[in-house]
Amino acid sequence: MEIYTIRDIARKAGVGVSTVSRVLNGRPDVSETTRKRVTEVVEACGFVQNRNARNLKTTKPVFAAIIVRGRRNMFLSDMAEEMLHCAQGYKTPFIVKYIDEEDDEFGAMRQLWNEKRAGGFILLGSRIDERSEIVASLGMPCVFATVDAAGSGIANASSVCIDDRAAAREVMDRLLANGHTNVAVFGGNSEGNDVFARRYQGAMDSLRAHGVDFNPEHYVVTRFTLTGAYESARRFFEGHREITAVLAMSDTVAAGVIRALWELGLRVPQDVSVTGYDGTEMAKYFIPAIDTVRQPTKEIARESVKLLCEMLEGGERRDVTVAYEYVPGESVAACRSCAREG
Amino acid sequence: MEIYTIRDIARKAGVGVSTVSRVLNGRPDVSETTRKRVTEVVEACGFVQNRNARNLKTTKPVFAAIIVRGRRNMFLSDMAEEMLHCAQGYKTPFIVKYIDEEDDEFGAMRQLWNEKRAGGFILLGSRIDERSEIVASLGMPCVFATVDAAGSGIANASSVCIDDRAAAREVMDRLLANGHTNVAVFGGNSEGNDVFARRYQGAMDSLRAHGVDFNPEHYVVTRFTLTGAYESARRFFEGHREITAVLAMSDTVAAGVIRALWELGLRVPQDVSVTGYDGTEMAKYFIPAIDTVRQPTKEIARESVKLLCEMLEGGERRDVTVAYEYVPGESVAACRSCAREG
DNA sequence: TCCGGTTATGAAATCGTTTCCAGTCGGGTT
DNA sequence: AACCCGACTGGAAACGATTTCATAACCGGA
Repeated sequence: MEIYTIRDIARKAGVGVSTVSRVLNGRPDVSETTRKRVTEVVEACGFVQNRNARNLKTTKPVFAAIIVRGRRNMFLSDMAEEMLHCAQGYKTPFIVKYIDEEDDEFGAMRQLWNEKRAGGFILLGSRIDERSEIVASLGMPCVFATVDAAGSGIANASSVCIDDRAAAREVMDRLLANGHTNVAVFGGNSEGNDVFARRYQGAMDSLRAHGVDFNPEHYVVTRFTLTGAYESARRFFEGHREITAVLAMSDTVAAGVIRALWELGLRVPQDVSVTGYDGTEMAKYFIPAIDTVRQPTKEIARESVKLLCEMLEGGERRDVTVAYEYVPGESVAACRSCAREG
Repeated sequence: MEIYTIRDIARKAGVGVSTVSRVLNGRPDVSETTRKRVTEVVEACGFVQNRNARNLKTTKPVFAAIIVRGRRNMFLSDMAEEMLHCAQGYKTPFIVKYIDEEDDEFGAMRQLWNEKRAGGFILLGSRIDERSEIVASLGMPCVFATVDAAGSGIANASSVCIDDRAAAREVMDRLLANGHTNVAVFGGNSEGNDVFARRYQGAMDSLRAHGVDFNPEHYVVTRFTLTGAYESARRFFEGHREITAVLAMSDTVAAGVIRALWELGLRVPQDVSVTGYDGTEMAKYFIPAIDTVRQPTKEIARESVKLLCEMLEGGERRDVTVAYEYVPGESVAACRSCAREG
């Protein structure tokens, strides 16, 4: 395949390069005849601009980037999609940047800044830990979505999230109300992950309020994939048949756990109750449908975009809490064995 | 945040720009002391290269791109991951480019070519239709993964896939062997999509061979999401209670269908049998586990990469067929009502 | 006829890198 | 002492676009 530059096009069309550039960018100050001639040549050659050169030269005024950590996470990529949609209502252009789970958002932010002059960021799938001070040092407006930045002390970061602690507490309350006192919690490593930590605390709040003890051994750290959850659950339940309910920190994990229980001959919800988290499609269509906490995607997206645009115009940081919703499914039932006992 | 260029770094370190460049790119011909001094300044400033400028200048020799159409499709993104892994064994560097379902791969290919000199492509989630002649016109080595390019006449395109027609036929054979004669097929729009068309033909082959009629009304076109499949199924089964088995063209679709049936009071597999396609995690962990056709991800990935590298070195186009595998699940059982009849 | 004011156009500078090329500086050979 | 060679280094020319600025052409009005 031939490789054309704007100069080739200019030569073929018998005009100057600047004219071609003007045509390509839809500038008004080109005569109709010239425009047509250039357009024809461009089409004929299948010419496309070299983005590298373009971006190098055009230091765009300011725009915002949504950084999604983990492209396989449906919950996050749906959210990003929604944000893009909301962003249409603002004059600031938004773009989405997917990065891998392993690599860090700060490099990506820096990159986006000096390649394209990104002036603000929405962080999805991020967490707040010691490394977050980098966000502060960058000094650019940021919004943490689904993460609470209220106590972080980062001056340039807003956040929007549900009250994870209260949500987890409500979930546990419901399990307790169903008579479950032997509950296992399946989550991620909560050290250095404020989100998991908050949910854990919520669950503990509930247990404490009801005077129920929690054996730390019943907190299971798992990968957030079906296979990971399944394997963790198989291993865990080998030696923990006393458990009658599982609070999982994502719908995917809940699904994996349910399958594992099923294979062990334990029915959900008859023998064991299981709850999920996030409110994904998966929870709705799994059999049994999974009781879950819906994080209002649309609202979080809308608020995140709004908050970032506010800050870009000089507004102060703010933390917004949106309402979560407990979505009943078919995976929680009264505890039989407990009833017998009691 | 300050914005640094390589020139700033050079000035601060008291060296020339070319030296900084050499350090940044790990060239050997820099004295250790200089290297250290430059590195220090770079770290201190948090300097990152401007990729635009870099790519603009460095016309890399040749490398290959994997174009994935649809970033939400787990099956495809897993495959891409696997390809990247296989590619490490070759000297050609590979990169992955995700594009949206709506937009076309040809623009992306052109873009990648003249921005980065991509010399070859693997197309994932593509299909072969009239627009594919663009692939031919580009004239660069391409590999269609999970799509058969054998009869396409595109001189520069190899392909690797399972025998979709035979696979679909086997699935239908198994359903028939279980006594199901009233089968519905849930798939995508097969006009202009060779993959769906091939699977459809396979299913028809089987029916024909067994002398079973197929009512074209029983081919249901659906979106390939849980919600889409669920809704299609709800709608379809309102008026089609005679159906005792569903052949779905993806695991996701199968899951949505199973849920819909369940809500209509039809048990899988007792009342209706359902089969999926692809062999994803989902199929394995759904309840009931879904009978499916496993497309050997690793092998397809490995062959695709191999084929592309072959072509890059001047080899001829080839079409490779890899073995599929029918993975039994828990979603197919003998047809009760049919048994009663027969 | 001359002039101010559009309108359309091209030449040239610029963006931040890489890389070629030429040059400096020691130190070992003749 | 003259020479060469190797290891380092810096200057400057690209890369392919955009954008500023200057110029040419044209038009209507005085």
